[in-house]
Amino acid sequence: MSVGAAAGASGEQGLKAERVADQAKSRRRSTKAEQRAETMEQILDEAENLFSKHGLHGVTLKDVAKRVGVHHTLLNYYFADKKTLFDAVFARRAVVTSTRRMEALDVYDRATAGKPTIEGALHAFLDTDLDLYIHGGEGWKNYGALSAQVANTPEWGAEMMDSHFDPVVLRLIDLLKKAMPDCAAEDIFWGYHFVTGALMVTLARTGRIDKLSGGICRSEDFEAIKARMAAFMAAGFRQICSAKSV
Amino acid sequence: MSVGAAAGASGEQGLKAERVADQAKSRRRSTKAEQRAETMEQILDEAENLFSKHGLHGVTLKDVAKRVGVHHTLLNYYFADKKTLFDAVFARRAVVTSTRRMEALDVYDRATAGKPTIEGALHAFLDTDLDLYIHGGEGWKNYGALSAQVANTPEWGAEMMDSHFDPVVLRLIDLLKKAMPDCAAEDIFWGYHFVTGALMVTLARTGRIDKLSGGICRSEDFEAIKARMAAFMAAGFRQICSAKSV
DNA sequence: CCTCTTATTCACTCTCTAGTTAGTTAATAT
DNA sequence: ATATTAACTAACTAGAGAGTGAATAAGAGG
Repeated sequence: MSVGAAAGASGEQGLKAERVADQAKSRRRSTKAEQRAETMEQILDEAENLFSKHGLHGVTLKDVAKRVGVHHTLLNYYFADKKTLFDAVFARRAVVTSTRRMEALDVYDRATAGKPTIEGALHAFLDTDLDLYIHGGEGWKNYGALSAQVANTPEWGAEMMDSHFDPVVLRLIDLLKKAMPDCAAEDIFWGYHFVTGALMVTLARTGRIDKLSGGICRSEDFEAIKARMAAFMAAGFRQICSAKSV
Repeated sequence: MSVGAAAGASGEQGLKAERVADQAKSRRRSTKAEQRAETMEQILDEAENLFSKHGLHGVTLKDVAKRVGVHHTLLNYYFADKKTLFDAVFARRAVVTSTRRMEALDVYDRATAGKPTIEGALHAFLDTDLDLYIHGGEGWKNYGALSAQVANTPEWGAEMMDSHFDPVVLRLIDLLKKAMPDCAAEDIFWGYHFVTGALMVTLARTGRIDKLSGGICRSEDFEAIKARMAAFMAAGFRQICSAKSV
C-alpha cells in the first residue's frame, strides 16, 4: 500500500499509442494473472488520465482503448460498462488515501492522548493526502483532478464521495470536536465544508491561480498549500466557534 | 439588471414538455423581437438547468429542445453549436454577478475611505454573490452549480472563469492588500484560492454536507454560509499573514 | 498432447448526435 | 397588398458510441 504501488504503471506521460501497443505485445511473455493485472492497470491509468481531463461523458471507451493500444471492446470485457470503469478508477486510489488518512488521524489521536489541537488534526488529515499527490507521480495528480470534479458533480458526486470518505471525515470531525469542546457541531461541519472546498480546488489544478497571481502562485505547488492551509483553516474554526461559545 | 431580470422566465420546475410547447404556441401572438428574446431565454433556462446537473458533455441538444418544446435544430439556429450555447448560458449570469460585486466593492472602498478591513471586503464580495443565489430563484441556483463545475474543469474551466471574473477578483485582492499592507502577495493569493474553493463547493449544493452532518447542515442553506464564511476566511488571512509579517 | 480457460479481437447492431439544407408559416415594412 | 425577412420545422446525413456474441489465439492443467 505504498504510494508507488497504486501509482504503479503510470510513468506514461509522453508515450504514443503505438509505443504502448508495442509494450503490450512484448509484455505477453508473462503469466496470465500478471497479464490481466497489468492490462487492467494500464486501462485504469489511461482512463484516469482522460476522465480527469474531460469528465465521465467527455471520454469514450475508444479513446481510452486507443491510448492503451487494445481493442475498445476489451474494456467491456474487464469492466461491465463505462460507469463501472469510472467507479473502478476512482475507487483504486480512494481507498488508499482514505485508509492512509484514517491511520494518520489514529496515530495523531494516540500521540496527543485524546487532547488534539485543531491545527494538528487538520495537518494529519491534509498533509497525508497532499503528500500522496506530491510524491505519487502523474497518476495521483490525475486522480486529484478527478476527485475535484466528482466532488462538484451533482448527479452522483456526493454519493461517490460519501461512500469512500465518510468514515475518515467523521474521524476528523471527531478530533475537531475534541479540540473544540465548546463549539457547536453546526459550526464544525460548516468549517469542514470550507476545508473540503479549498482542498478540492487545489486538487483540480486548473491553473487559474497562476494567471490570476501573475505567476506568484502556481497550481502545482502543493507544498505552498501544505505550508498554509492547516493554519489558515484552524484560525477560521477558532473564529466561528469563539463567536458563539465566548 | 435586477435579480429578477436574468432569472426571468425561470419559474419552470414542474412543467412538462407538452405544456411548455403549448405556451410556445400561445406566445406566438407577440412581436418578432419579443418572440426571439423569449425563446432564447427559455432555451438558456433549460440548457442551464440540464448543464448544471449533467455537465456540457452529459446533455444533448435534443434534451434541451425537448424541454423547451421546440425542434432541436432551433438551437443551432440561435446558437452556432453546443459549446456556444454553453458559453451563452454561463455568460448570461456571469456578467450580472461580476458587475454587482464590482459595484459592491467600489461602494465599500469609498465608504471606508481607502481603509478597508479584511472581513468587510470579503463580505462585500461574498454576500453580494450569495444574495443572488438566495433571492434569484431556481435559475440562479442552477447557475451556481454550473459555476462550481466550470471552476473545476481542467479543459477550459480556468479560461472561462478568468475571462469573466479576473477584474472583480483583482479588485477584491486590491482591497485585501490595503487591509493587510504587510502581508506578502503570495499569501493573499493563496488565501483567495481557499475562499474561492469554499465558495464553489457551496454553490455546487451536492447535498454531501447534509448526509455527513446528519441533517444539522443543509447544502441549500446559503444564509448559514453568509453568517460564517467572511469571518472564517478573514481569520485565516490574518493567521497566514501574521505568521510572516510579525 | 489435448482439453479447458482466459485474453483479446472482429464483425455487427442499434441508438443517438450534431449539424445541414430546404421548406413552411407568420410578422414587418413599404 | 405584397415582397421581404425572421422564426421555426421536417427530412436527412454522416458518423459516433456503447455494447453483444461469435471467433481466435495463446496459456494452463491434466
